[in-house]
Amino acid sequence: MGHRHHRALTARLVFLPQPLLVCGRVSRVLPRRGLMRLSRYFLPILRETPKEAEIVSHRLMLRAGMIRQEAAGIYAWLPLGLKVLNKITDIIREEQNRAGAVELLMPTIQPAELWRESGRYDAYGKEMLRISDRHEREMLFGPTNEEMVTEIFRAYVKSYKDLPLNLYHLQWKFRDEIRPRFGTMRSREFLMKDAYSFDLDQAGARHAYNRMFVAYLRTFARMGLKAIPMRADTGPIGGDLSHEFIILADTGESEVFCHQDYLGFAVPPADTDFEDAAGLQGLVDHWTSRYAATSEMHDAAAFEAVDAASRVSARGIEVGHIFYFGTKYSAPMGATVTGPDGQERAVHMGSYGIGPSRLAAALIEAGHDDDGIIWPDEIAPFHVMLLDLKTGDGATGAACDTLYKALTLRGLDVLHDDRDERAGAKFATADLIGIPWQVLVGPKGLASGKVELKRRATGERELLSIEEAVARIAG
RNA sequence: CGGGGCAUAGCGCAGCCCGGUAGCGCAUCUGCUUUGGGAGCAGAGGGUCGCAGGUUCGAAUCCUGCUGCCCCGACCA
Repeated sequence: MGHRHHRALTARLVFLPQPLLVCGRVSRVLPRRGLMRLSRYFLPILRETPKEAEIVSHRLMLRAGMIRQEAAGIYAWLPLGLKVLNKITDIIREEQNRAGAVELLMPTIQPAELWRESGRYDAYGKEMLRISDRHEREMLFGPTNEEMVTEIFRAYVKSYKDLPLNLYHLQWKFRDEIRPRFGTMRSREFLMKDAYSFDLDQAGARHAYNRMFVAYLRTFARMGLKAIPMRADTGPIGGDLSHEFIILADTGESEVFCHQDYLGFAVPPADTDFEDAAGLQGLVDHWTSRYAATSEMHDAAAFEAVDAASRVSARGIEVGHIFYFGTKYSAPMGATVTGPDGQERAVHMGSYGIGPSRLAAALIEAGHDDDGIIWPDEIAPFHVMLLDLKTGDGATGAACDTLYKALTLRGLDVLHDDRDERAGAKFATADLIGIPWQVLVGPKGLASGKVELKRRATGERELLSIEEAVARIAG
């Protein structure tokens, strides 16, 4: 291992950006951005809808140049789509970290051996993509990571003093669905945040479960979504520790029933104490106090007991799923710790999933109109789009440059449409890709020193000076 | 995996029934005119008609097989 390698590595490190701070808008945005001129960007928008796309999110993701299908249920994420995916994972990471989970990264390819230990290698069926390497060793493309994370845990953790522990990662998974559909909503390859908790006993596991429960409430709320926890089937383990987080969307895949009150429940604040077991339990109790069920778990009689005015029956999309499964993997795989009493025992585990690639589609299902996508501010690939309505005019270009500098200095992500296109085409593009703020810079307005600020979600427009527009957007 | 459908230019489609050497709109390129809600005119480029066989003087078109993709259902984050 040479000297040479070492030196090359050092030289390269010099050019790496400073480590990003975890919090704050500016630190997240600044190091990544170059000058975003649409004429130099890669945004292959489609004017017509490809015929294979059935649901609105799939149509819009293709039209907005976010994704490209490479095979059934397998997609390339183009620049705009990737920016959205990254915004989603940024929020997920912040909330996982806040709740005390620790990030690592496990591989996509796993040895079959691990899955034989848990007994799932044969049980999983054809959904698992099985492959073999050049030595004919049986491998698989991971559909989930319980086995592997349990293997990692058992290799190092031996004492109850190291608990509780929650390890998570964001990694691509593959499930060879019989029938992938709905674009990235139900793809074969998909990104998943999966967290795994390890505790000494069931009480500890419940606290771990509650931490994730509250983290999920915050995560989805930050994305502008109303996610409602609904009791899910716990399978052979039983108990009440499994919830699906469902967002309501008219075009949702499944029918859901819940109490109106959920739509108004307060989301736990950022300074929630995740170590306070009793406090968390109170929050979870509150958020499970009303009726809420997917069609599989629906109890018509119980729903009828809710007063008629408060009954909400709607369509929903599952965006997260958490569950406790006890010693299902730790016992067969020998993931044990020694307790305070000197006894060795299998740890109690839970797992907690969110699908960011599915969320990207779900967010569009929940936010769009006839003209295109309507991104929530926290998720939008760019915060602001500058529309130079007369490129080559000089004055409009100069005004756009001024706006660009002022907005980026305030930590905002700006896309400048400097293409040599007519105004109408720029309006259509901006509406299609759903940037929350549009600044229309045209000769008419500039004549009186004004630009027009348009809010994508509401269509509201205001004539403002450049300074006023910047102030309004930066809020 | 069962049932149905599609495959012709980057995208959307026509042509196929009735075989004769490929067309329309949008997009792309050039020029001129236009310029606040996907502009107009003129011109240009771009296709092994999914793949492989077969029938025929001749196949996008008829026949056989294969592959890919989509939709409905069962399954799933």
